[in-house]
Amino acid sequence: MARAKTTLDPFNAIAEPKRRALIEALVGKELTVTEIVELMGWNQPMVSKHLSVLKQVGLVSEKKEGRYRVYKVDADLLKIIQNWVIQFEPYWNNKLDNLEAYLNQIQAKEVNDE
Amino acid sequence: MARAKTTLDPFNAIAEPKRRALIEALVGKELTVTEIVELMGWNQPMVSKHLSVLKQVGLVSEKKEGRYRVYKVDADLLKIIQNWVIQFEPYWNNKLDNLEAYLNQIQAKEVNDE
DNA sequence: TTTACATATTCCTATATTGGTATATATTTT
DNA sequence: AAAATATATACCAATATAGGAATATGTAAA
Repeated sequence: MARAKTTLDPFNAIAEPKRRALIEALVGKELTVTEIVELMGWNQPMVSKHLSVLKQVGLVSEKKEGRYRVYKVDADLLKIIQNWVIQFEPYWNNKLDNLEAYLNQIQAKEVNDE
Repeated sequence: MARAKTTLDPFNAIAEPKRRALIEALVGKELTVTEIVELMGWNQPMVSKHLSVLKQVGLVSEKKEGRYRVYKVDADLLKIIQNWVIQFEPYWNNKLDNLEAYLNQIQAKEVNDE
């Protein structure tokens, strides 16, 4: 046997950097696909496909408006992630208090990669 | 171009259900590979390989002890996930307060899948 | 110094996944 | 009705997986 299908749960949905970027860009707003295309600088099918994954998972929802589709983030599902991660809080050492530096590093790398 | 390498960041490391299970099983403990094999009921290379990914990411560390390798969880990196997710907390609606039910469902499904 | 044990690694296969291009499907405007 | 616009989908290529089996490597015990 081989890999199992993955993307259709919240953990995998946010594992993709572009999908995280989409969520960041879209949260608290309502944007059409074209607006997202312009904002992100990605091609249209790429945007539609990632949105489709996010929609299937439930992290995003869509509203038809004429020939437009207006997308928005449904952030609630992120509670599932939060819920999983937070159970390990008792085990966090404060050793990694250069976390700030680490995070910046990560972010810099992600920006370069795309 | 095609896919980019994924597993080597915390988001992708925990996207794999087996790796989440490993972290859950191993947190706050120190276990050898064989103990993990018995505990999880997976074959030994599978355990070693998933541990290897977690180790490369930094979510797990290992200590040689004779012919054994003792593994433990380094939970700090999970702060990165927490840090990302928590920025969306202001957007959580309490609409999804059947989250408990949802979570149980997810968990039941995961157990079945493996 | 063999033999047994613990673990990692290599090799292979099947499949999922991202990305790109071209095309189909609405819907609106002219 | 035709053209234009907005979006989704189908198709294709490249590659990264996860999983399994066999093997290599390292260490201890006999």
